[in-house]
Amino acid sequence: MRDILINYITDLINKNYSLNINNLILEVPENISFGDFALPCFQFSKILKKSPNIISLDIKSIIDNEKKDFIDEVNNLGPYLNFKINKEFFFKNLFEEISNKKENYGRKKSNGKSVMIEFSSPNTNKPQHLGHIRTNLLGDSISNIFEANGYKAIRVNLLNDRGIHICKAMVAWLKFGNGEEPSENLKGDYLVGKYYVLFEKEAKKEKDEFLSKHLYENIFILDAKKFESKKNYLKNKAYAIFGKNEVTKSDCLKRKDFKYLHDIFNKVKENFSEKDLILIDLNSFEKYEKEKFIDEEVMENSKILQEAREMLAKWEEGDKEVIEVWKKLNSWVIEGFNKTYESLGIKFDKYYYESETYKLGKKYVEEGLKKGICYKKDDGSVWIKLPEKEFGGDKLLLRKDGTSVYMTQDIGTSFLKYQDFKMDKSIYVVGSEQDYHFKVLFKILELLGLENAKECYHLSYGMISLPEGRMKSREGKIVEADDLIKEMQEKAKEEILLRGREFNNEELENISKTVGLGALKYYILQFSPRTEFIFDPKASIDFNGKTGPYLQYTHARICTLLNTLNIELKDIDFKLLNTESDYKLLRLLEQYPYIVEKALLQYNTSYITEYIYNLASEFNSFYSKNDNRIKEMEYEQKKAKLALCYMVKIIIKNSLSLLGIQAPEKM
RNA sequence: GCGUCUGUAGCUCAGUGGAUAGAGCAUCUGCCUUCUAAGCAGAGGGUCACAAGUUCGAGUCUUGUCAGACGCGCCA
Repeated sequence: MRDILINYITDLINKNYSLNINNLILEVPENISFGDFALPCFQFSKILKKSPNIISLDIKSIIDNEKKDFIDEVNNLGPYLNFKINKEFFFKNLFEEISNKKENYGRKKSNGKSVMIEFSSPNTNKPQHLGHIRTNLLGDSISNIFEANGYKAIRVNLLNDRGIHICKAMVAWLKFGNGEEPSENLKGDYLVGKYYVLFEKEAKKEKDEFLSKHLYENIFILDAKKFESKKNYLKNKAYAIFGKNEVTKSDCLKRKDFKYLHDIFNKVKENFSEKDLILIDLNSFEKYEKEKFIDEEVMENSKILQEAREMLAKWEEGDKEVIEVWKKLNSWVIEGFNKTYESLGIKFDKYYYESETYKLGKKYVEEGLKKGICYKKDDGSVWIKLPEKEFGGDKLLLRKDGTSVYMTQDIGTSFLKYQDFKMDKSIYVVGSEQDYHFKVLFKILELLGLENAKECYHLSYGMISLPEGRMKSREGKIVEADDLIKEMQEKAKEEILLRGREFNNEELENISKTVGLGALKYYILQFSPRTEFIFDPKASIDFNGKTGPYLQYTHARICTLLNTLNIELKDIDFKLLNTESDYKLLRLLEQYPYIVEKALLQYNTSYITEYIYNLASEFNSFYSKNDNRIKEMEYEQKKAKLALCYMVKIIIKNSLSLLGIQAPEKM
């Protein structure tokens, strides 16, 4: 309908004003009494050099002269020209399209383009948590939205199965595990996670011991001012070491080099008794810098951490025993992950494993060297040249021993992915803490000549925190994905039983799962990706109001209605749809394809969640009106109303499917 | 210190330079003998952090201030 009107107005304007407009803006007025569509005339005022109010009047008079029969009324209201469409035509047009296309309504034909969406990408040392749920759901939903817009979507998961994190779990499992294996009650990812936590506990113990022996309050590295004020106190301590060479915070930061701090630290150590040691100016150092420094000190002195480091080295050397344990634990975790994905209803087209890709990328760096994009420092390390202002300077790509860093491996993986699929676009669904990493990565890919580098996009999402603050896996302040899914589904079952409807056991199980999952998915996807939201367990599990179950319930209601009355929707008299709530629904239904488009342009699922809620809400209002008791209507009237219900049903189902939510027929 | 992002109702969040800034929750008032009450109808609740600027028009764009989150490592 909208297209018909846009074409009509465009032709009219181009003809009468001798223009060549092809991107006409047509809006839907907020106030329904204004009409079905609005033409904001601001868009022409610059070209025509007239005020929008006058243009609006001009166009109105032109249209009045040769008005099409599908337009009932054209009214100008200030700068807006409002159109009232012939409702019978409008309804008929829409019903034909929806009932022909059904589940394909709102889906575009293939555009021959493909897009890769990488999401989830967990570390294989612990079960997935709420943060993973967000990337899982977001990645899957964005894939669906791409598909609806005519793309071929390739869902990819890059498993971080290599590194110190998994070695930590391996050390603890070997030390304390007694060969424990996953069981019915303990999924593989939970089991490995258990040992990872055990490792952290052990490391914490060693850290505390170390810290208790070393008084970290007595040594200061100060900026000049503070140094002056504490001089007396420090006279017999650090001061002696620093002597005239005062070391300041900015010195250290400039070098971005904790090694430098450690060197000083060691110097202090050599010259003073153990008791007096220690670095730290509690005020002038940022908290994280302090922690990082202490962590490194602890690392040097912690047995169990050393063991993990040694294990990583052995893994890299290909030590048979280590590899075997690694394979075993990894396979357990991945098996556990697959169950999580299954319960979320998510599938991947391709898994990449970091253990297989972490060495890639070197050859692209070599090419960069040849092209002069990269350069080698005296110590043998390789760097890429990047503008200081925009990227904060050059970036290391190969260590002096020739090994890859995170960036290098991501470069390699990006090229590999392109070789495998030759996709037009590539989306990375990764948390916003990696904004800088991806900004740099995409620039490097461009410099190194990856074909689709300009079509790479980091879909950055905000961190989820709990009402009591940020989630911390080390402190057990965490919401596990499996637990949350299960909890939602149990709650759904309770709610169903509460209502006393008649379901057999199988139905009960299926519907609980569908509704619980629907609640979770809708809850997470209603936020814009960027938003860092606070996860409130109480609100998330509420099934009333703007929630997944409300939408599913609306769908089930319509299904019951259609099934109970069971009338063939043929030869419908659309003149009979003439109430305000009929029109309101019509307007919403018409918008659906444009919403799907908008969601893609902004990579934002909240346009979809917002839209379905509005549609369902409008329908429930329609449904509850006393004069709208469809059952009691005359046959023709009933048929027309059911046709409207049918359209709503299809669109609720289609739009929910974009979010990965199923629409049950009963609940 | 430098960089990125965020600041909208009591809480949690939507909001494409455009018409009177919205929703859910919470609070209060009504509505089930009826096609599913997981529902509907209604009320109250706002200095869109603050200040200036851009223009026909700013919650939306620019700059500054304040507050918060994240990032800035030869970790991934």
